This record gives sequence, C-alpha cells and structure tokens, in this order.
Amino acid sequence: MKSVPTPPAAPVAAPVEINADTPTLRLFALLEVIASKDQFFSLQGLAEETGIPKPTLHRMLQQLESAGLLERGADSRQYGTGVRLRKLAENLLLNDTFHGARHGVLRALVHEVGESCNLTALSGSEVIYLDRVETAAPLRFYLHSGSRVPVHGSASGKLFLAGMTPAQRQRLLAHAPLEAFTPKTLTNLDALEEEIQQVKRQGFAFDNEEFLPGLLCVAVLVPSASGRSNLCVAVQAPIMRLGHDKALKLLPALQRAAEALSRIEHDAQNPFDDSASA
Amino acid sequence: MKSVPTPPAAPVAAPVEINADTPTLRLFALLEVIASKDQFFSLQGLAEETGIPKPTLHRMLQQLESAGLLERGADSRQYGTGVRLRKLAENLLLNDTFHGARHGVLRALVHEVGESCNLTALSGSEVIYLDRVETAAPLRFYLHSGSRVPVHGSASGKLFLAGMTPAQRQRLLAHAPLEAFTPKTLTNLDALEEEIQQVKRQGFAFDNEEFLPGLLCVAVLVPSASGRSNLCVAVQAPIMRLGHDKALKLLPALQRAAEALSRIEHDAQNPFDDSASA
DNA sequence: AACTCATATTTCATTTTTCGGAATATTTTT
DNA sequence: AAAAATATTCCGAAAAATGAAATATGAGTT
Repeated sequence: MKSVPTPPAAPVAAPVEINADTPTLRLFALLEVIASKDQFFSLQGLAEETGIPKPTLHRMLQQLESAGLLERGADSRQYGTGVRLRKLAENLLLNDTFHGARHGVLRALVHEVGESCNLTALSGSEVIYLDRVETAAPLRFYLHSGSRVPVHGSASGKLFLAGMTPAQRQRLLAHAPLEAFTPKTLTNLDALEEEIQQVKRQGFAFDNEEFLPGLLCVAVLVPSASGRSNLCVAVQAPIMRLGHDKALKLLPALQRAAEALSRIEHDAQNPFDDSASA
Repeated sequence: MKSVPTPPAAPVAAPVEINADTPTLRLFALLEVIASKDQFFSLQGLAEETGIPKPTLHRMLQQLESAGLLERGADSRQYGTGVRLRKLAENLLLNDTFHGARHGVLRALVHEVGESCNLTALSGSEVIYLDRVETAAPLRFYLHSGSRVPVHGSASGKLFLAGMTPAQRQRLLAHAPLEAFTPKTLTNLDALEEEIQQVKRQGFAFDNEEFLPGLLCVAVLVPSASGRSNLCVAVQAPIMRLGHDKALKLLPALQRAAEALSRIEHDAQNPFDDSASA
C-alpha cells in the first residue's frame, strides 16, 4: 500500500520561543511566527503564544504595521501580513533562484528533455515563475520568469492546492469564480476538487491546454524537508510536440530534477551532513 | 594576465534611501535592497549604494549573518541571502491564503466592471492600498499597492471616518490641517463633516477629483462581523471614462464584491475553536 | 619580499532605542 | 450598568545602535 505524502505537521499550539540576542532579531523571529500562520491573529493571542509582554509586543506590532509589513484585517484588532512583506518575499524568491545551483539543475533538465522548463512558487492566489529555461526549438510560448498564472489553470497550481488543507483551499477558491481561459479550463469547483484529489494520489499534475490553447504542461513538487513545499518544477511545450503520453515519459526526469533541487536546499541547511555521493 | 582595466563597476549613483525611524526598520530596508539583488554583494559596494557608514553596515550584516538570514560565499567577502530568509519568504507566500482569496475577488471585480479596483484599509491616519488590480485599459493612474493616501481625500477614507464616533474622528482630524491636493479637496472641517454624514446615510463614498485631478473613485465598506470595518473595496478610473452617474451603476457589483470579501474572513473567524461552536 | 591600495573589522564614548510593570483606555460580555 | 477582557500609553532604567577613528587583512604590484 502506497502511503500518501505526509501532510504538514498539525497546527498544534506549541510554545514558540522568541530568543534572540538583539531587538531586531527578536522582531524578525516574531515575523517568522507570523509568517507560519495562515490566519489572522490578535495581540492577545500572540502574546500568549510567544510569551512576549503585551506592551512590548504592542510596540513591535505597531512598528511593523506602520512600516507596512503587517496590516490589520476588517476587524481592526486582527493582524495579518502586509504588502511590503509579500513584496519582499517575492523579490527574494525571484532573484535568488536565477543564479546558482537551481538554475543549473533547470538547464540540465531542459537539455535532457528537450523542452522548456520552469520553476514555480505559489504567491497569493497565483503561481509565479521563479525561473525558466527555454528550449532551442523555434516554436515557443512567451512566458518569462516573473510571469503569473492562475492557480486553477496551471499544473503547479494544482500541486500547491493539493498540499493545502481543505479549509485553506476553500478559502482561496470559493470566493471568486474560476475564470475560464480556454474551453478546457476547470471552472467548476467540484471538478477542480476531483482533479486535485487525483493530483494528490498521483504526485504530479497536468495542465492540458487549460490556460493557453495548445500548451501542455506537467509538474511535480520539489520535496521540502520541513512540511509543505512552495516549489515546483515543470515541463512545458506545445501540445503538437508534447502529447500527454510523451509527457508521462518525461516524469522520471522531472522527479530526478526535483530531487536534485530539494537536495540543494537540504545541503544548504545542513552543511555538515556529508552525504557521500558515492 | 588581466588586460581588461576594471570590471565596469556601474557608476552607481543610484541613491538607495535607507530611511526609517527605528534601527529595526532600517535593517529591514537593508534586507529589501539585498532582496532586490540577483547576485552576491560586498560590504563596500553596499555601503556605497546605500550611504550607510561602513562600521554600521558591517554590524548590520554581521547580525544578519549570525542569524542565518544572510550567508557568505566561498570568498568570505561576498554576501548573499541565507536559508532562513528564503524559508521565511516561502512560508509567507504559502500561508497567505487570505490575501490570495481577496486578490481573487478583486480580480473578478475588475473583470466585471472593467476598471481598476483596490482594497484599502485604515492604517494610522492614512489609507493604505492593500491590494490593487489594474484594468487593461491603456490610460491609467499609477497607484500601486502599498501606496498611502490621505483619509480626507479618498473615498475609502471617508467611509472609515463615517464609521467612527465623533470623538475618534475629531482626534484623527484635529491632529493636522486638511491638506489641499486639488481645488476640489475638502479642506474645511465642517464641509468634511457634512460629507461624512452623507456618506453614512448613503453607505458609499465618492472621491471626485479630491486627491488627483481627473481621478474619480467610488468605495464601499467590506462589512465586518464585529462592528466597525477596516476594509474597503473601491473602483477607480479617469473621470473621462467613469463619470459620476456611470459610477453609481457599478455600485451593485461593488457591494457584491464586498460581500464576498466579508465572507472570506467570516469563514475562518474561530481559528482555535474546532469543537465548542454551537 | 616589501610596498600599496582597497576593503574589512574592531574600538569606544555618545546618542538613541528598547524594555516592561503599572496605569489607563477601549471594547465586549454579563 | 458593572465586570471582564483586550488594547494602548507612560516612563525611568537598561540595552543597543551609531559612526569617527584606528587597526587589520589581503590582493595586486614593484
């Protein structure tokens, strides 16, 4: 029996330690606690969770809010992440992947499969292209890094959705209609949910002309050591060159690339873990 | 040997402003500069670019490095972003389903009404743009999310003011004189108060070229389960395209979007409560 | 090897910021 | 209307940031 990939660690209220040597790093640690939430939070709640005295926490939050890093929700006692923080996060991911080892892996993958590939992440309700390497073939789609595509009309998007809890997924999808980009776009919530379940079972996702007519795409998640992943690798090609069956044959190469990408992060995190690459 | 004189170190005259009121925010602004780079950088280079004195910058970088937010390359004089920072960025985007959902609603609204729309909140004494989706029309105002506009010169601001008690309103407005941005700006407290009463009666607010000449804007509050709301949706367009009467016709669509936005937060009102609800 | 020049790091007195207990204010609940 | 919960402000003591100057390091050159 095949075990499903472990879902993210249960959101158990754990005693979060905000220990750092300097005020700034404490503030930063606070941001990390906040970034790990998928809910708005109140001063009181955060104070209890972190053990920071309320006046101190109040000042911290106020500072972050006035800087645009946090914002308050409709009920003004609730805080959430702000525009500025999101922009920083996007910039960080965008600029970070272009150079370095990840780009190399992507290039190798393109060389192996012969079609354009890209690295994607979820940002808000859209999928953003972090990096992309083009095939040499003359017929191509114009999609460069930094582009955004809808979550329900992209292979990567489906994978990210599959990694969420039903509540998170519902929050993201239930309040706005699913725009139809092509006749094949899944615009029905139930159909999409079914597809997502299948994606979860399979471990990979297709986009079969659901965003751009003539464009087929297969994606897999880049496994993350800790919890959910916010990274996908995908192959993309004109359907006349890459049909469904042929795309399936590329899966092993994709998986290998995903593993390699995963290892890059892992190695960076554990510099002493000398895994002998025999 | 090296025959090329000097690597064309760009005559960096670009004065990146690191202006913030607190050490922490300065540090954060520095991180933003760093995040916008797609390559490693040196202390010297950053110092020149930002104008921060070298000892200060050195301490900042050291602090960030020892916290794992930055890393140094093999050549120990080169800094780049660290795992921890990337992890934060990924988490941030991954968990930001609220913003994602709101963005989706906003996008649908823009699609429906054909003009740029935005989501605003009151932050301090100003209105901040939480999110914005542009129309495809070529003539547009350049207002991006994160912008701040005065409370007395924006449709959203008037709605927020209308939701306050007279005492709160007074406290906020008496603080500073009402700056005139255009000839139509309400700079007189009594006139503003009268307008606010009307807004309260109507349930929506206009900004008729009171902030930018030629810009018309209509806004409604996003109803909040608990009393006062700190969220608005608004349509914005050049007055030549969107007159007063035409704007009135868009109100139902706005209201519907506001309802949808309201539901997003309502659906997840009790984060820690999974059994006690009636 | 010795010198030079550019960059990196340490030192330290001064200024600025943070800290958080206690008091006050606001909102929600009873 | 009172009580309870939550949010915000005050303010003196403690901690941290600041940056000019001094010092250290290292790459390139003579």
